[in-house]
Amino acid sequence: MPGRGSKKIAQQPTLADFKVGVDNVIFSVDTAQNRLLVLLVMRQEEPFSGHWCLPGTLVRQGESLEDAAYRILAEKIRVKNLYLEQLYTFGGPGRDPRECDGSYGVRYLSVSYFALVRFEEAELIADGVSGIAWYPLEQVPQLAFDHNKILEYGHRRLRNKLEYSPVAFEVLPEVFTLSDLYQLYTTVLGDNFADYSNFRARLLKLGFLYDTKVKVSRGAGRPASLYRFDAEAFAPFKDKPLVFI
Amino acid sequence: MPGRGSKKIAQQPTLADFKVGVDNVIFSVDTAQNRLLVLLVMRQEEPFSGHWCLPGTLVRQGESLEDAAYRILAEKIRVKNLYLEQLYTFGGPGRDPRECDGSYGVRYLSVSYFALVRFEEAELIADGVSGIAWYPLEQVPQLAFDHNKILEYGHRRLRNKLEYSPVAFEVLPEVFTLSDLYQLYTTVLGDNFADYSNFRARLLKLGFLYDTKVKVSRGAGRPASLYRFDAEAFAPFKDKPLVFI
DNA sequence: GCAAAAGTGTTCCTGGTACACCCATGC
DNA sequence: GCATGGGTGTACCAGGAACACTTTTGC
Repeated sequence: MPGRGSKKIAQQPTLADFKVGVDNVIFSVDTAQNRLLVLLVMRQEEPFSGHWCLPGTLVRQGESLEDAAYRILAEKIRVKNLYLEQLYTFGGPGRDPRECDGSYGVRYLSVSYFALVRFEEAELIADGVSGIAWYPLEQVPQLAFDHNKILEYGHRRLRNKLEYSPVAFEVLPEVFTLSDLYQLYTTVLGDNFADYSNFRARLLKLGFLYDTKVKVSRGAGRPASLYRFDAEAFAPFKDKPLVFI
Repeated sequence: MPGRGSKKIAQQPTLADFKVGVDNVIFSVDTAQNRLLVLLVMRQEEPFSGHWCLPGTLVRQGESLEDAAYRILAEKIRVKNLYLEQLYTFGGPGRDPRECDGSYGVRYLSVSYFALVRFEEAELIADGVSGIAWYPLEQVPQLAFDHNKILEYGHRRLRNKLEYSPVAFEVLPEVFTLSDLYQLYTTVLGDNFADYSNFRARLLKLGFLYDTKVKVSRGAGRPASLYRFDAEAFAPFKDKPLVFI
């Protein structure tokens, strides 16, 4: 950080001034239909007015990045449970058209966050004006800014996290069948992994899935047991390499 | 981004103005002494003048984040080979003392990058004024700003990456013995994993380590073969789950 | 010769894979 | 009854863990 407040003003390269935005990639899963969903909102202002985009906001004075991420989330949906982590920071010049017009030289930088919510518990807040909707991942349209890129990055993160951490239980309902769990993995990762019975056996042996003994019947077939993720029983596995495949 | 350029000026929350810094966590390994090293520089300006810190810079107009990361790196060391990836963005208010004094309301945000270089090939650029040095990780002092936190984050990333990706070959010399490789893993991860002979057998079976047949003798004991990482032979494993433990 | 470090091989056993098969429901 | 989906068990095999052993150097 050369020469801030110093006297040699000769050929100082000019620093860029930034506005910092936070954009959230919010995933959920519709267990009933086995669809991976992402939350999109319709932009009301220029640029890209009328285009869908990831829910985002600019960071306010005194607000931390994470606070900003929680704020947009709270503005858009009401949730009981929430998983949130920082994703990536996109900041090349020219990623936002506002950089050219109006305020000279201001750069727009986006710190993206990755969130998982439970579909059943997430209640979308429609303010009457702005559109907001869950989009199945394969049906996501062209988004504003570089949001398709951000979304893709988030999707990759989700796939990676599924394999080695218990994020699945953040998107599944409180109680779920082992089929639900297996379906979730196949819808997100494809079905190039262990078959259902092996998947089942492995997960149960680990011992952090609690069988509530409650049965649910969905159409034909034998009723399935509802299971609950037992965070306490999982604790020993925390930070240890663990493969869910 | 509510009401930019609109007419209702009433109670708009004020957006924060940011300067964006890039800080690099640059790791290397001294194979001879089996030490994990991190590059530190001595700050010459306030705040924290006279303190060690991670090499960093503020982003200039027209410069991408990654460009800035490469720029500081190039200012500090000359390298032939380089691995670089974004680490994390630290941006809470109050992380930089400059936020209070002088320019009102400006926030300082740090996008950190993670870099690996080869110790033998890395030539430190001493400009006569500023201190610059490789620090063994256990001897790192109190750093300026929140750089200890950033460093710790980078260290965690390094440990994770070692387990499932071939980053080891970015810090090892072009040719290395299998002991060197094993030592690297133990110095970074501890020795809670497979013993040398199993490690060795597993790695060799994968087939992307090319035996140059050249032998080196280091003191007593049988001379070791020098191996070379064969990126082509590794390609099929790219993006596949692969454990190096 | 002996110690030290590199390199090879062997045995044991866990844990993944691929199935076959039984169970409980709707119709 | 039969189709459907849930749940259990078994037989096989790859690959990891532990460890003994051989080879080649320095001294």
